[in-house]
Amino acid sequence: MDPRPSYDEKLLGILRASAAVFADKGYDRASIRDIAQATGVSLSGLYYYVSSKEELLFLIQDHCFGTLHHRLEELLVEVTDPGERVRVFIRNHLRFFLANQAEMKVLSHEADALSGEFAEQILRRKRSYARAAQEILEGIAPPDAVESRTATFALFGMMNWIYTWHREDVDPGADALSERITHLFLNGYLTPPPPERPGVTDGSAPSIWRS
Amino acid sequence: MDPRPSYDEKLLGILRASAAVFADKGYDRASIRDIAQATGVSLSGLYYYVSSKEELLFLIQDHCFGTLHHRLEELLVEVTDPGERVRVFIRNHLRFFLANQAEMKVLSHEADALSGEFAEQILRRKRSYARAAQEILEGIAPPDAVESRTATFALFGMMNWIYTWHREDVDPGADALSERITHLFLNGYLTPPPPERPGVTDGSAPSIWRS
DNA sequence: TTGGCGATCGAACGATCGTCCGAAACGCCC
DNA sequence: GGGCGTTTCGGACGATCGTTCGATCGCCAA
Repeated sequence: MDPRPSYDEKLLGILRASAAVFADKGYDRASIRDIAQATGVSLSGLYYYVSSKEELLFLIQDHCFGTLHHRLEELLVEVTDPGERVRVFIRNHLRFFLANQAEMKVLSHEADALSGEFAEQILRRKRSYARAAQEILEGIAPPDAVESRTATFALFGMMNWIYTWHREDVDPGADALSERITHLFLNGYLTPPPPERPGVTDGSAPSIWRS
Repeated sequence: MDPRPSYDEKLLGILRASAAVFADKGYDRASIRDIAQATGVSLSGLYYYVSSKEELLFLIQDHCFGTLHHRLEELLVEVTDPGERVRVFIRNHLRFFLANQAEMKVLSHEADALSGEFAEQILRRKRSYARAAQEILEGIAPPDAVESRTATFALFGMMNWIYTWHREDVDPGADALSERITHLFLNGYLTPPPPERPGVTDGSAPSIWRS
């Protein structure tokens, strides 16, 4: 391919290959030696590009999250209709999610693996993105709607859970999936609650474990 | 408390304490030494109750999943109305989830950590539970509804994602949360699609990373 | 040709991990 | 009180981990 890849291109290649390994084996079970083999670089050669395994995970998550949020803001600039903004948000998230499954799985699944300043930066990114999502949803919130925080994370759950079950050969692709999830969420969120929220019909106290 | 705990009671205590440690630090980052300390048993003393760390994880997942599914079937025996069966399913799942957060986080988050026969047994349990859920949803599926497989996992996503964001002091409790999620999902799933599914308004091909 | 610098590598180190072994302590029945 | 099965423990072993160090390679400028 590229006969003379630059330093940055090589780093991006390492990030991509590492994300695939992390997604496949999990961050902790994947050894630096696994990653070296997947990238075609020697074990110690990796440390020329990255100063630690944790920084490697951070770079994957930071780069992935930055791109996801950046693309969303680019798209939203020219969309003012509140309902359409929700649709654009869901479609952007799912398209990116399915086109970068390895990175997004690592981002969703290995959130607790970082510590210190690494963890804080990713946490800031996450909060910023979640706040943007919540504000988008509040743009269409009817009176008496479900709490916007609950609704936001319910929507994130629908979308971020996908990596655990989606199979390319039997399940809808990104755009069809966006339609389905937009349909499910939007009609649920926009439908007003019944006149009085019904109490729990089964009043038994929740005893927990099987006796 | 119990002055003379039996073997089984001690094992359950070990499972409970281990689940808390696994949920907090993650399966791989939690060492057997951490678990020994949390259980109050010595390092080698653990191996009198459990033959390996992997079996410990398996016992937690198997016991938790078995109880969850067992309780669901008990409740469903006396419920025939299709809509009410969906409500009972969601309420049972969420009540159990929030009452056993540590175990359910381990079950949701450490699915790939098992191997061999351990992994296969948990996979069978998971498939069985998911099939039950899908059949419950198919009981209320209107014509032209979202594919039941997609709807099932979207619902699971809403529910199983909770451990990543739910905070007891600001978010609704189990029963209120069940109401919200039942409302969101049911109205989404039961609402018929518009006469023709609208095409994607933004026809741009999804280029992936920031240039 | 040579000097120098970016890039790469093999080999090793210390730490931590899961697991195992032999002995000691405990509780119960004859 | 003596003997025996159950339960518990300290200490160690081998494997694997992330990381480091010093040497070497390749390429361009002088």
